[in-house]
Amino acid sequence: MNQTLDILKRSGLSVTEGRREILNLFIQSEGALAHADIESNTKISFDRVTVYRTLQTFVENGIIHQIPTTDNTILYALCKDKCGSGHHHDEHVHFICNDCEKTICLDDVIVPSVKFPEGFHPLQSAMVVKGICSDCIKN
Amino acid sequence: MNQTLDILKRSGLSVTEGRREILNLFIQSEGALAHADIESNTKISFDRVTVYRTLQTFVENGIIHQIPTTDNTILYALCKDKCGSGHHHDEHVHFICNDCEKTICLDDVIVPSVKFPEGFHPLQSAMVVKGICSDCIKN
DNA sequence: AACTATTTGCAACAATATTGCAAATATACT
DNA sequence: AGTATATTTGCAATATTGTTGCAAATAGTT
Repeated sequence: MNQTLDILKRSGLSVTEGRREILNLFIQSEGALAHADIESNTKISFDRVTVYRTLQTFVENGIIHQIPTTDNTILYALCKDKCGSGHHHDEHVHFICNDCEKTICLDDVIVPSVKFPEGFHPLQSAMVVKGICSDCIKN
Repeated sequence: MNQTLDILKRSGLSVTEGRREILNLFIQSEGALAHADIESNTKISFDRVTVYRTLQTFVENGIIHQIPTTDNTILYALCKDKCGSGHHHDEHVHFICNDCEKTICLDDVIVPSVKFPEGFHPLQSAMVVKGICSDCIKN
């Protein structure tokens, strides 16, 4: 069984063409994707609304996760197998390359824990780092 | 001389009513503010465009800094004195309370450095943590 | 007080996001 | 396989958010 189908079935989602194609896009893509990236992808020509709803469904089912940005977009990236419905475990560092502008999940770089002031109880952490990625540093 | 005026003058900005009021709002506010927070503030009734431009000017002059979010908004918070024009030094952790929904700059909690894979050259880091803040934990 | 540079507000526009509802499609069942 | 049921999709309308040009208003300067 192919990976896309597998992921959808495991989440108990009905398998539709839109979900298959959008999920495929994530699997094939190296970096994170914004809503606009998906919409402008020529292979896919679904309604904007469908894309919004599909992304939302995927987030809710732990298939993709959101990456915070400061430019009024949300980036989405595939979760690794540990994420389940409603329980994200994306405590890895996200790297945004200033050069190629890709956003890469550094799955092996775990967000370090920090010491908080008295009374603060952390639940989830996100870390986003800007810089030059390993591909662009070569040029 | 009052603090608001002082900050504006030090940045070489002309002192207008809009800038004074918006800057005041940041000084008086505990947490970070979104554009919508400022616009919906009853005391302030400037044009949307003015608010956008004022925020942009403040960011460019190191008066406020942006905080990344995953909900299609940008949050803004006052910079501490170390920030200068074009040179932000906001490597502190931002805390978003799930309860009161305030975003708080933990100025004393510095974003820890992490070890990156070969070839990745980090330049700026941001860390956003969700949880329960010290005010809400009491209730 | 008058001049100059900057800032503001308006208007128009562009891009992004959300909702209700009918038609289309997927899954479950026989 | 064919049918019933539940889910998903696309369309239309609408709301929200962000941008640009330009004339009027305002701040800083002499």
